[in-house]
Formats: sequence, structure tokens, C-alpha cells
Amino acid sequence: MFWNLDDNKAIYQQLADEVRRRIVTGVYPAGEYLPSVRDLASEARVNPNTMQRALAQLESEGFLTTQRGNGRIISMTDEAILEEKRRVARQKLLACVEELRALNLGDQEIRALLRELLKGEE
Amino acid sequence: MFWNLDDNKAIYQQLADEVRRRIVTGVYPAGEYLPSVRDLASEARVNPNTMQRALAQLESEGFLTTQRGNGRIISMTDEAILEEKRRVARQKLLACVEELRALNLGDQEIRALLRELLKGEE
DNA sequence: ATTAGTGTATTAGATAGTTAATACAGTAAT
DNA sequence: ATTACTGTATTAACTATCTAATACACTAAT
Repeated sequence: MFWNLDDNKAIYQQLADEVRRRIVTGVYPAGEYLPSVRDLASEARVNPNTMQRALAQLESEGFLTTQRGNGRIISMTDEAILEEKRRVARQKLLACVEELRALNLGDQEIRALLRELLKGEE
Repeated sequence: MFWNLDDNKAIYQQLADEVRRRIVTGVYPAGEYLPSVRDLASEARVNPNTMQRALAQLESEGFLTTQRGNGRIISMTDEAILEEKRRVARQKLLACVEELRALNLGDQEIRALLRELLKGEE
């Protein structure tokens, strides 16, 4: 997966989103070390300070624990991560549904649109 | 509908999104005048310059035509607006689906989650 | 102790977004 | 012409974000 950054959102937020995604999908497994700030920053072609800010946020969300001088480990349990993944997915879809309703789409239309999208792509 | 602004996205973008939404849902009907920049700005409690920037973007998207000194009219036809609404809805849902897939949700899971959300709310 | 890897802090500067105040310019009605 | 509404432009200042360069501090391995 790429670091696909755009300008409509603060970069550090997008970085946090991507790292969070990697954690909940098991790219970075629970209990293991995260790549170093510098490595992540250079991979994303971003300043280390910016990446640090993203990681600090993930730490405040309870995903990570920092071992100063040593690295960061994913300290959340597998179960909690799974729960978090469900929460994120649910929240994303809910936000989307609300936007579609704000466009005056009814539930039937939403369902139909989803059917169409899932069909058309595989 | 309210002007519900947050800090994760540039305000002028959010303003443009909301005005666009009002156009495609017929709150501001095709062929009629838009409220003035100052009125919209004060309604959204935002600086007129910022609202102007949002409207300039909508003009560049073809929704509006400016009559200097007189106001702005929604110059897009009803058909084109309907088409635009479909496009926006489709795009939003597609983006959401892609994010869910990035979380490793399969189509079945996405469908199930949507069913759950649509049920649980009405 | 040294080395090479970690995370952290500081300073400065660039850019974008936002606000504020003010002025200018066009249009329509009187 | 005047008035009162439009849109537009300019300037200044503030803030958040992001970058860059650098230095410091801790840890593990040698």
C-alpha cells in the first residue's frame, strides 16, 4: 500500500490514518515493533517531525507504546484491534450513509447504488 | 441544515461542499439567485473572503454564473444538476467502499454492515 | 567505553488558510 | 444623481502545518 497524500487534510492526520490502517489489518502485528520514525518518514517521503506527530496521536489512541531509545511496539491486544477495526469500518460507512441521506437519497437508493458498485468492479 | 464546520478540512472546501449540496438537493433551485456572499458568510459565521473563495470554486465547477454587482445565479440546468447529484453520491460511496476494502472487508461484510446500519436507525 | 540504532526537542523559515478592515466597482431602483 | 444593494480587491496580521537542520538523550550490542 502506498502513502497517498493529498492536500485536503492535514498530512499528519493522513499518516496516522494509514498507520492505523496497517495496524488493524495486521501489516504491523500486535506485540511487534513498529518501524522507526525515521524509516517511516522516509518511506512516506515526509519530515520525521510530521511522522512523529502522527505516531504520537496513535499512541494517545492506545495503539502504541513508546520505549524511548528503543522503538515503539503495538501494545493493543488482537481483540482490541479487531474491535477497533469494526469501529472504524462502521463509523466510515455511517458517515457515508449520512452524507448520502443529506443528498436526499433514500435507503432503497443507497442499497441499489451499493449493489451497482460492488457488481461493477469485480 | 446547519453549517457544521470542523478543522480537518479547509473551511472553504466545506463551505463549497455544503452549497453544492444545497444546489443538488434543490434548496437553491436552478435558475434562481443565490444569497449574497455577505449573507451566506454571515449565516455560516465565516469571513466573506472565505465564502467568496468557496463560491469561486463552485463557479469553476459550472454550477454558478456571476453577474457582477447583481448577484450569482445557479446556471446549471436541472438535468445537469441531477446528473451531478448522482455523480457525487456515486463518488462518495465508491470512496467509502474503497476505504472499507483497504480494511480488508469483503463485499459480503460491507453489504452486511450496510444492512445493519440502515436497520438500526429508523 | 564506543557505536549505531532508537525517540525527542528546538529553532527557524515557508506556505496556506483564515480573519479583519477597508476600499473600490458594477447594477437596479428611486 | 443618489441610494442600497451586489461582487471584487487589497493589505495586514494571526495561526496551523510542514519542512529543515541540528542537537540531545536513551538503549542495546560490541
